[in-house]
Amino acid sequence: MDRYNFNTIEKKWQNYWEKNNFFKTKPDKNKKKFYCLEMFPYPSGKIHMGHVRNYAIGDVLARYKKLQGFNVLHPMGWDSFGMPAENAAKANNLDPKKWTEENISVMKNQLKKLGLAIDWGREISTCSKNYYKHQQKFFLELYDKGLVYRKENYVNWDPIDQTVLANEQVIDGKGWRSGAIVERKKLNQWFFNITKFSEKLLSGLDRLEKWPNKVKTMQKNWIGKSFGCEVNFEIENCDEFKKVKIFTTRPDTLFGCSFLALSIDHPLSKLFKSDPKFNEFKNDCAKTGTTEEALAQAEKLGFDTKFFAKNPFDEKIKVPVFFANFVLMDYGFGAIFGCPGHDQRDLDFALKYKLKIIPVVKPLDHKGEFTIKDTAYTGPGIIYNSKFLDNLKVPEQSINETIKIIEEKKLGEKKVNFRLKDWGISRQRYWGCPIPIAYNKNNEPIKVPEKMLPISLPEKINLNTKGNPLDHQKKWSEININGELCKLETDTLDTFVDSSWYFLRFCSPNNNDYGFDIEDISYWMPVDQYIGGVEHAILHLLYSRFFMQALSYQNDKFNITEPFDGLFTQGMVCHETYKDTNNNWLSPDEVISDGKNFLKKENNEIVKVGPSESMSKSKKNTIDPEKIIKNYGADSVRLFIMSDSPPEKDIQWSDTGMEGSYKFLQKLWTLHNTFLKKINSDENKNNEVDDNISKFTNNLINKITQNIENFRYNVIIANFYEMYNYLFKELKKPYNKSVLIENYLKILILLSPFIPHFASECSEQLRSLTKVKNYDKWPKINDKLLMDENINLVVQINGKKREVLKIKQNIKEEEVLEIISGNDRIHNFIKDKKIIKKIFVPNKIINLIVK
RNA sequence: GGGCGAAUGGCGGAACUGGUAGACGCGCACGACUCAAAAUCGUGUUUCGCAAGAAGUGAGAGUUCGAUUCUCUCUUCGCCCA
Repeated sequence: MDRYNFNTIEKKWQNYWEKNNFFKTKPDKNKKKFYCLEMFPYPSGKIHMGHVRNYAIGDVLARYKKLQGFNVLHPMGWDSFGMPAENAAKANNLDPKKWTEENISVMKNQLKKLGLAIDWGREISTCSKNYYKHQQKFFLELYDKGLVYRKENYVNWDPIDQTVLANEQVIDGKGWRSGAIVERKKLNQWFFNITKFSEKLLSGLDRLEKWPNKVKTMQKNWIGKSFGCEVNFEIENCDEFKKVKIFTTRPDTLFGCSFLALSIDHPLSKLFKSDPKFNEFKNDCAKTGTTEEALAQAEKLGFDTKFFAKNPFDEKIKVPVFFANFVLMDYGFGAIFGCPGHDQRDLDFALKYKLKIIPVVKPLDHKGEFTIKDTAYTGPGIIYNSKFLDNLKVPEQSINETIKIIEEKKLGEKKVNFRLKDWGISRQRYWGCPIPIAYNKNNEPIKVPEKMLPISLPEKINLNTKGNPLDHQKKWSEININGELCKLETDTLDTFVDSSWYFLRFCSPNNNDYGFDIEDISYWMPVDQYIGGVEHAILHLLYSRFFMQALSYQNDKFNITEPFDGLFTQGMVCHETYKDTNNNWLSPDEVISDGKNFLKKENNEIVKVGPSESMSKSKKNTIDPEKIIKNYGADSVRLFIMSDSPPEKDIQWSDTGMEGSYKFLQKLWTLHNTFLKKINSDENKNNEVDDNISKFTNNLINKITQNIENFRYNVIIANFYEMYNYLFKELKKPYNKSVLIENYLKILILLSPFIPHFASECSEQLRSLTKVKNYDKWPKINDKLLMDENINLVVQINGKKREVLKIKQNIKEEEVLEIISGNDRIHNFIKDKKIIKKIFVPNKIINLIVK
């Protein structure tokens, strides 16, 4: 008996699927559709284990749904714009397009070796004109709807590289490449008006029943709806600005107010335009980053305006007005009131500028005087020191009651505020989708007419420029619109825009006129199951939801508001980290174990073993999928990556585990050959044991169906091991031939979503031997066979298990008691004792309480 | 600091709505085959105990005939936000 040769068999089936267009899909109104989508990869060079896990999980589902008779759409494409290409091209003097296309071809080959059930006919790439020309149309469509605008906003500016940095590229306040201290700089940027849909994006989450709660909470927090109110403060000694409007979520602490803090961009700042000290202060503020975290950690800085504001509740109380670095124009009205007693940030500020600290909330059980020293009190309690607000309970009464009073006195009104900010989509980068906007002589933005689209990226240009390479493409940027010479926008679109609608494009990849065909998407959309890493929980998944809102806005024909009906977030693939004595990272290939320690292969030096972390190139703790596929085959990798951990949790890469999966496949092969032999030799008589295997198979179908539906793939692999253990023994008994064949075919179908090449091969061999017709339906469960006549009934004495009775189903309590009375073991526990109580759960348990 | 989640043998992990804790795998031990090793196969493997039995799902309480599962408090870890 030969060993299972994965090399030839996997190649054979991959060719077969490709030649027969096995996974090609068309809309078919007579069939129920299932749209299965995994996040498309960035073509960085080679696939990594994270991809293997992601696509293996999706592939199981796609194949399973296909077997269940669904019309399955399972496409693949490339998120191919983005900085890595530009950086790699810069470093090695290459063309980003060529670099990207080569990577795509390598990775496509690698993905094909995994044997994924993908309709490659729908392949898309976001950096191709074919894709981004539609994106430019969408941009203009959104522009016409008033959902795109341009404004000055703060960015992280790297003064050496002359470029904008994303928040993630700012490490400890410095640029990740240049090491320069990052500045806060105002730049004209394009924005999508995502905040227009804040409420809809928030309430829509409630209807996403097949999304993990974790992701929904994260989005909820990100959108950050807060109830509060706006309050008007009168300024005493300022003629130009008599009133300042502030937003607060804690109006109940208004009597604790000891200052107002304004953003440096507040309209009032105009009064200080030519004040050198104010401009100096502004420069200091620019050194703080733009993230909320950076602002929270930065030292609190203030600039005294010498103005005084009157407390709206009591005009006799006057507080100083400051500009402060921790107030942003984006939040509320760019102005807040400071209550040092009950907000740590305000307290830090007050201590620095020696402002009053007036506590107005004290804990309920607090007796005597309540003082605040260096920690603000933010807990529940009761209002005091606050005249007519005194004795209100914090927070359940105080906030709402105070808002009522404020509204009655016409000092302000209740207001809902969102934390979500508009989406800045401008990137000062070459390798992205050009924005279809040009500027005329007066520097006014003008839409590029649709018939002039696409605005193509210039190719083979010099990338080693300061700032955005497109700024240096004079010829390219000149465009004649309606007889007027204009200059193209040189910023490109954030790559998150590319991935916000790609799932629509998969439905109509070849439509030349528009990004999608409304008939196609009304059949295929929404995506029934989306699978990806949890790291996109907010950005990508929120932006995609926004895009659907934006497209359906003012458009009755487009009525998809949620792109992803079901969402599954898979865990990461982890591996131990290794360092040599000089603290250099070592890859697993450079390290060998002697059983106790890990040694460097080169020189047998002892290696420091670090914790297991998500695989990353920088820590060198990666395993190359290509090598693994070469050594063990695709089915084995798929098996392993699904066996060791639940898909939503992180998985530890383990060489022994990988080997184990490979060995299991070999065992299954042996079992397969035993089957064939048995089918050749056994008689066709009916046997008493025939029912055994049918019951077993039926039970297995039941378990695996339920486990697939719930993504418990690791348990399914365990079910397969159990199946092996059972069949290995069972096959030693005589069986009716046709019963064996019938059951084995079903089992092979169960295996096929997980190890498709292996199962297809076995199935083909079995069919050619038995002349059974093609069998490609997910097997149905026979309820009659599901229940066993005999069940285990647990006997407990005082809640402790004492005996397990193997008895017939549905036996009544009296009969069970009779059986028990004859059981010596149980008798030992109840003799000399009285039975006080009996709990009987049919077919499960009987519990006797004795004294 | 806030939110969410997790904690089960040497390890990864099972246990449907409260009803046999430790499925399945890895590792380990012993045995078979072998001159030997690898591979393969068999047996065992929560802890204590010769056994009967007892204890046991991060710690402590509670509800219950019965809790890995429900409630409260705490500890540790992870993720997200600050």
